[in-house]
Amino acid sequence: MPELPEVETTRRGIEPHIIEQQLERVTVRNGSLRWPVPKDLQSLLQGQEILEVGRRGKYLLLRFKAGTLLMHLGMSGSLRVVKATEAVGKHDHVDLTFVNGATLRLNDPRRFGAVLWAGNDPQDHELLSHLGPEPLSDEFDGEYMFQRSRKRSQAIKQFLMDSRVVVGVGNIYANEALFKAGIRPTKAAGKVTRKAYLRLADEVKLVLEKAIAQGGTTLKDFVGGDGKPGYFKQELLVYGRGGEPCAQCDAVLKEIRLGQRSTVYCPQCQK
DNA sequence: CAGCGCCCCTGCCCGC
DNA sequence: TGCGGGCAGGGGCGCT
Repeated sequence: MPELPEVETTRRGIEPHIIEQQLERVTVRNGSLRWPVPKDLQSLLQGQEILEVGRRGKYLLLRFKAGTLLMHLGMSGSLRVVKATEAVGKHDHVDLTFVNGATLRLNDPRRFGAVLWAGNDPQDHELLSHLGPEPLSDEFDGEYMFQRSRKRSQAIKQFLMDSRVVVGVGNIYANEALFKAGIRPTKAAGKVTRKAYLRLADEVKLVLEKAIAQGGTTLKDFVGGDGKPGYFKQELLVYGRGGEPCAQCDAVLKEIRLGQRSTVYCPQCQK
C-alpha cells in the first residue's frame, strides 16, 4: 500500500491531530515488527510533546524534545488517528495515546513495518544516513541521475528503485515513470542517455505529485478511518496491466520479473 | 563496491 | 469447501 505519496498523505492526515500533543502512553501489543520495537519507548516519551511530524523517503519522523520516533509502514502498514476508546482490531500492533484522547494506531498485517528510536539527529541514523535525495527536491533531476548512473550495468528500473540513488520510488511508480519516459525497464542504467534521464526525472516528479494531490482528496476519509483510498488505480497505464493493450499504441503490454518484482512495459513505446 | 537473491510475514486469489 | 502455490505497493542483509 504505501508508496511515497501515501506516506505523505498519511503524514498530512495525522499531523493536525497529534502536533503539539502530549504523549500519555505507548501500547505495544506486538513488538515483533521488522525489528523489535524498543521496550523503553514509554519511559522515553511519556509526557513529551510532538514538535514535528516529518518524512524522509518512506519513513515518518515524529520529533520530540528527547529524540525522534521513526516509523515505516513496510508493505502493508497504515496509521490512523482514533479515539483512545476505539476497539482494537487485528494487527493493531502499536498505539501512541495522547493526553487529549487521540490515539495514533499502527496496523500492519505483514509486520514489515518498523517503529524505532532515532535520537535527536535522525538523519544520522543508520537507516537514513545513506538515503539519496528526495524525488521532489531540486537536488533530484535528470543530470543527477545521468551522472550517478555512468558505468552502471544494473537495469534502469532497479537503479531507479535504489533508495541510495533516490528515495520513495516504489514498484508502481517506477513502472509508470519509465513508461511515460519511453524507457525500457531492462535497459542498463549506464546506457540511458542524458536526454532520457531528463525526461525520466520529470516524469517521476509528475507522477508522484499527481498521486500526492489525489491522496489529498482522501485525507478526510483516511483520518476518519474508513480505509484505503483506491485513488490512482484507474490512472495507472502499465502497472497491473500486463497482457492488455498499450494506452498509446495498442501493442500488448509485456509483463516480466525484474529483481523479484513485477515489471510491465510496452515493447513498442519503450526502447 | 556493485549486483543479485533471499527473506521477514499475512492475506488473498486462483486452480485443482 | 479445502488446500497448495504464487503473488503483493519494501527494503535490509549476506553472498559472490
